[in-house]
Amino acid sequence: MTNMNDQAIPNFIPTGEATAWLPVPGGLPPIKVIGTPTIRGGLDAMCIKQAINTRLSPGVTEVVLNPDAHGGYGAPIGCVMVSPSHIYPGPVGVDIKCSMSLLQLDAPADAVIDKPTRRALIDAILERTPTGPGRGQRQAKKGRYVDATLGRRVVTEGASEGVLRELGVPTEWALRCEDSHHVGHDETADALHKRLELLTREARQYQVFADKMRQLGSYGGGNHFGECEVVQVEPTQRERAAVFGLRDGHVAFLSHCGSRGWGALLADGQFKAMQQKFAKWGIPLPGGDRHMVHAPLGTQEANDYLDDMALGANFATVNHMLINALVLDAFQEVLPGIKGSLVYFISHNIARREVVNKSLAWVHRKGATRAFPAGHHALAGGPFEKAGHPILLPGNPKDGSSVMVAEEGAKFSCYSVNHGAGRAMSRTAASKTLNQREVDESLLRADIMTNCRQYPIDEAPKAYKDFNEVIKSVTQAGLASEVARLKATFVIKDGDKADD
DNA sequence: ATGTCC
Repeated sequence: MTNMNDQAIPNFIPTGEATAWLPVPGGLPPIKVIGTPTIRGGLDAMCIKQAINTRLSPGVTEVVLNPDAHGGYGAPIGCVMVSPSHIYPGPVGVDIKCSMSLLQLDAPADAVIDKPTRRALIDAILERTPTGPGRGQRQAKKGRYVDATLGRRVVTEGASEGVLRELGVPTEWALRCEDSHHVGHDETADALHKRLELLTREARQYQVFADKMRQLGSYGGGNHFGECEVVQVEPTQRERAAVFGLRDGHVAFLSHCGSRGWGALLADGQFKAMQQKFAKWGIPLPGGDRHMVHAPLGTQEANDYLDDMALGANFATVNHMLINALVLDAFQEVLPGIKGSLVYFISHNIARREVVNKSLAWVHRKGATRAFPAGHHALAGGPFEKAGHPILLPGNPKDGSSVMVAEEGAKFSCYSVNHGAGRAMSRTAASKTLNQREVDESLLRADIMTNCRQYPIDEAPKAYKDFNEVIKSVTQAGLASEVARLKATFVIKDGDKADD
């Protein structure tokens, strides 16, 4: 941890109610900061230091710091980094294509209000979707088996019609994905087949791959979760809510998960490979930070990273699609006849090639969400062309989570918003400061049930920033508007397993 | 984030 006292207070230059510049040395354009004065004042020293280092790194043309930003590895979590010439693994994040999904169910809130029903749903979901590091189909009594043969298709095709059919996932859900599939560096799936072939050439490596594939349809640990919600549509946003398929006063299910062990393996492999090259060639690391390795586009190193990122992203996409199918299956077991439809699936840890200031660049979003408003060229021909696409932001079980939609002002932040509340305390600080009983009792008082006998203390609502202040920042900055608030009725988290 | 360090 960086000592707060040895850092200069950052000299933000306010440009609006919730926007500011953060100047950087060397005459480069400043970092764009989204956040009310309260949010800006709460940004930790490591976050500021990493944001400046990111801005000063080779080939970087823009950095946006979102209100949920905090220190991470290399680049802050909660930042956007744009480069037309380079690709950076650090500013994508370790959990490649960590994402949010929202499943709308056609039952009114009353259907899941009584405790026995909620408990039955928690059990039914856990029988199908295990949680935690290393967990996968071996722990699922009613999961779906994914072998290495299907796994190959999952990571090279993503949520293709064939893969979704094979897994029993409604094929129309692919239209509700930010990117239903990812291709390799040369825009083909063939590049991914070749890369996977190389990565799994040895028997031992192939076994590791097969093992990771068995995690498909499972939640991770840490901040990953599944949460049953009641939808509260903003009265002024009924039209957009209808386009999204949101139903006021009805039950929905919000999920946060990523590419699991497979994505971590790929990201880790890329860090190591690039770090070795930097050492071998004596290239200086930006700010001496080994998580800020990078490669110029067109090089073998950049191509390999882009292929690995796509292989990880495809797993993450199908993982979420399968989780939603399994969750729907669980709901149907407990509440026969209930129907569900995917509202949206959107990532907050990925690099995408997008038009920024009229030219193509790689937009790295690390704990940041794409935010294309109505009429954005990339939405043409899709279901969200005229409304803008849904933005899914997890807050906390007590204050709720949010469905937002981008406004024209999002151009300022390279068409991006935050990815949630953002941590206010480190995990260790949370464990030291917060009281376990208080955390559990506050959830109980709010009538929020969980699968954990003890809620993971480092995931307590108080370990996160004030979600309402974060949403206020986004709204006041003119980036997006809230369409609906989601209020938790039960939460599934990794921790304190009764079956261990 | 990750069976959590080479």
